[in-house]
Amino acid sequence: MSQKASIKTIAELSGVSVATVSRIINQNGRFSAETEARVRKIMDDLNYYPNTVAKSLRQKHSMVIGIIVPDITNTHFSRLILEIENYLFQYGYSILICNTNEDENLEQRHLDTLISQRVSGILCLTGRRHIIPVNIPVVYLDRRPEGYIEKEDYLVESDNLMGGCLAARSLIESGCRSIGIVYAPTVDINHNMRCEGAAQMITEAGLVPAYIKAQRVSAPIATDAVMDYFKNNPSPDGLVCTNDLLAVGAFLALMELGISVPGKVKITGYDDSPLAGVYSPSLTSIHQDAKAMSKCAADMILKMIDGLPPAKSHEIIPVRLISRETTA
Amino acid sequence: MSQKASIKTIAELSGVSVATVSRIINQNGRFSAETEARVRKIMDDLNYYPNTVAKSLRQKHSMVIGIIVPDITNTHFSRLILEIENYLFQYGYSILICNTNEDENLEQRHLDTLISQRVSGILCLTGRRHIIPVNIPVVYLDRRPEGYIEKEDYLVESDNLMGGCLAARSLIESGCRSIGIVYAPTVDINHNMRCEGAAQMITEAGLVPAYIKAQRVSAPIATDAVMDYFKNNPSPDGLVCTNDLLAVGAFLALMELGISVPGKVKITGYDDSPLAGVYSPSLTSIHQDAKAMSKCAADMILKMIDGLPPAKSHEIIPVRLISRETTA
DNA sequence: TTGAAAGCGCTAACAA
DNA sequence: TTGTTAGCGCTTTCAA
Repeated sequence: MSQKASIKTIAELSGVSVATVSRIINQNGRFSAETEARVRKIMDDLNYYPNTVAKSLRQKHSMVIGIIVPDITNTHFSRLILEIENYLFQYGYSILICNTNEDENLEQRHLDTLISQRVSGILCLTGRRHIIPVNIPVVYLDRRPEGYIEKEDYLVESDNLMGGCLAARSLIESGCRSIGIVYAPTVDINHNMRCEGAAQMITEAGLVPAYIKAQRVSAPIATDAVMDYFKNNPSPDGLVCTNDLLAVGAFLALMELGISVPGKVKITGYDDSPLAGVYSPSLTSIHQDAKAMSKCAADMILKMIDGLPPAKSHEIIPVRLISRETTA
Repeated sequence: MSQKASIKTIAELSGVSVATVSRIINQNGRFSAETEARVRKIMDDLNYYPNTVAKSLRQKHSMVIGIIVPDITNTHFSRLILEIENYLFQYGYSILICNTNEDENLEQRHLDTLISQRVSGILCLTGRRHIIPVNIPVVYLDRRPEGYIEKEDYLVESDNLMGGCLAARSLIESGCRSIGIVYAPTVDINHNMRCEGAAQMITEAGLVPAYIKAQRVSAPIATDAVMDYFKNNPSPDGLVCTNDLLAVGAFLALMELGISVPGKVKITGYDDSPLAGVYSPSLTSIHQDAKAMSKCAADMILKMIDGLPPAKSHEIIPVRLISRETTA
């Protein structure tokens, strides 16, 4: 570690007390312009960097926010994190990243580390609820945690129900009369909501949804599932898929079967992932407002850190449909 | 903040000195089994979490590694970061993420923050070289920084030259005799290396590379550039693209022009991004070994933190070609 | 095997 | 406007 100069060094060299140097660093007033100039000069000369660790210890909070996330490699999460990081940096906060790989054990160890680090707050995107034995604010983001308690827990989520509705509605409006929902079992409960939203909308239109289940969230596995379904059932003319990967898998199946998209069958995806816009055909998808979600969660935790109650403990951020070729 | 119990509380309640508690926490020996049992019980009862901040202050390093990265949303970077985080967590290190959005100014501010936080080490993936006025180890990863000094700076990079070669060679081997290189100006110097590698290989084969320049790294813009090129020049029969996005853009252009891929023209991308495997046609691409790169960089910085010189100051990680439909 | 005590670099009363 | 000083929670010598 390194960094010879401390506030004491600076104080001695500039002939003032450490208190004065501290006041200057933090712009707390009660020092003269001349003193400031002299002290600043010394700080520059010595390449002085205030020691945040000492400051944190003294002030009892660290200006660090911990983010617990399943997998930063998933663009949905990295988009959220990017926005949070950018936004919180303006307030002087840094971001500690913890990937859990959906592993409960690892998640707990990460959590313990965050507590030991005395982070100012924790943002949890894993869908797991945590009982923190100390007074660190926690905000859940994106995934509503299992065992979530309304009013007591703090949660920002995307309107997955609405997303499912929008997707199904777009199919119905473009004339589909027989709609399948392509989904896969996953710890991500949001997929369920999307299914539910779609099913609601389909039912409201007087139609009956078909369920096409892939064993995992994976394109090739979705391909198999859809292929299988189309071979053994009357063909749907529209498919709502609970994310873009499944949608691509479905498309690949139809291509294999020689069924034209969007001619015979229309498809919607979810997430508006990077591939949606460049796929061929381009993918109609539900776009989640990562920026709004992030800002909302960040503001919430900022409030809580300041000891104030957030305006609302539960926010649901709207989504929108991006129409592209697969539903043209 | 929060956490009532300190080492002192524990000491008092268990009737030993803080020194003993500290020794127990850190398993430094010099305490009896009975004492340990008693102390541990109290720690459990009080939900005691050792304060890492105080420890860092005292020991003068923080068990935190800062990562400076252009944009975590880019899968290439998030893959690296995921691996680094997983790997370093085993050694007790946490990861502080700083996104620069390729903004030099923001990068500098992030750097200052990291220094103030007294991070144990810095991993820099932005391609910018930093003079750190304090003794914090820096390892450059992925992008060789501008002004890089061999032997003096520490660098782990991917073999982009080799990647360019492999891509071009695969085209040549599948019979292409007229190869275009699709590229775009970017701060990412790796793109240049890929071009160079491809050009070398093409030249060695006695052919002459054509250069097709997109104004930015973007699929639609690449589409325009390629469309334009094909309209005004004799058609190449192979395209090496410096990343997958450009490759997809190129493909879209050819489709528009009614030129079959891989029938008339074969295409290679770079990065083996998530879309490569699921695109239709699937994209032949160069796969970078994120895991090896990350491990190598992490080991390097771990060594440096321990005050030891890494085995080598410069590592170049091999890449491999993933053959898919666009070169079938 | 244990304890006393100094000190890491900083902030914030309190006093001047 | 400035200085003195007591800690924040921990590790680590040194002594017992």
